[in-house]
Amino acid sequence: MAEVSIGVAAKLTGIKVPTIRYYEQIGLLSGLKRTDSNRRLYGAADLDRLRFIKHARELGFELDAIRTLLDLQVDPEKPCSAIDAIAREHLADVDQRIASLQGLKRELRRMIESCSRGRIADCRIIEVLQDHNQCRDQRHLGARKERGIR
Amino acid sequence: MAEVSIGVAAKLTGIKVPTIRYYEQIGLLSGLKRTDSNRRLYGAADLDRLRFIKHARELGFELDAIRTLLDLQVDPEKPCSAIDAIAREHLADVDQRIASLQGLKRELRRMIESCSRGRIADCRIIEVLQDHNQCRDQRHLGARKERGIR
DNA sequence: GATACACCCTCTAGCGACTAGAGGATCAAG
DNA sequence: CTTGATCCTCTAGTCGCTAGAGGGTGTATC
Repeated sequence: MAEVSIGVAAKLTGIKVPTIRYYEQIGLLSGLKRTDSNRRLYGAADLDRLRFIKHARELGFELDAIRTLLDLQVDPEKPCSAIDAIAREHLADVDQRIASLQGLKRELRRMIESCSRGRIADCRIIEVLQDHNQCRDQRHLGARKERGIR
Repeated sequence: MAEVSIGVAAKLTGIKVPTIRYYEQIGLLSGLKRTDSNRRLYGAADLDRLRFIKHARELGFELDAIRTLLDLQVDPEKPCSAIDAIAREHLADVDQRIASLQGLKRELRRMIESCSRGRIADCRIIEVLQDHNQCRDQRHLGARKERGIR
């Protein structure tokens, strides 16, 4: 049996059924077969593609980058510099995010540690949140958007 | 002049005009005055509230948590343990995210470093993405959702 | 008084990467 | 022949905004 249903594909790849359908909808999968009763069929190549997507998502690549990575693979004779560039860019992004989260963490810890657990009126956490000037490390302004990593 | 327009409020707080309107829409601001011609007016207390929201967002608190923090402040005589708990929970969350991003970073670096920059057919980056078993650190499976931090 | 232009209003839709649910068809087992 | 699992499509919701349409208002200048 070369081809499997979407439910089996989900079990084999670890991607949820609706997510697989979503990937198809946005064009990450194409040319899928269907049964006579219109059910999707996944062959070995489709499963490989799904596993590739899943692993890249786990490593934090955005679907758009993954789409590019998949497209680049159609011609294996070309140099892989474009792939390298995407990965490096992503690494730089991850680095940035770690740095800004660490800034945040320092500030949060300082804030929590200075709280004497009394009345809200005296709460240092509220005070700090009210007044940015109480932050020793003003850099947390530079915190950046994070998303898409499960 | 005790009250200012939304544009001035935006300049004073550093929050964009549509974002301020959005905060009002989701109920973070209430009881705002309006001019005869229906324009919003922001008093000192409103500006303070906006600054509180902004700073909490910069520190990565979600709007829902901020709503709770704002609600808790209406009774300053109560103990601040609930506030403390929200902050600690958030800190734990930030910690988790840092850890999983660091796992990702290790894996990405290893992947990039092993690429010999030849043909796509030989690209180690693609290979690693195709096969999770090539990851030394299997923990990147535990990567978690990140979002909402500018 | 007309005009220009900045600012304001409401309402709707879009982003990314899914997730949830309605309402219905089909399949395999008992 | 019925039950229950699985499948289909379609729509809408999540979060925290952002962008745009289409219009009203406020102020300064001519």
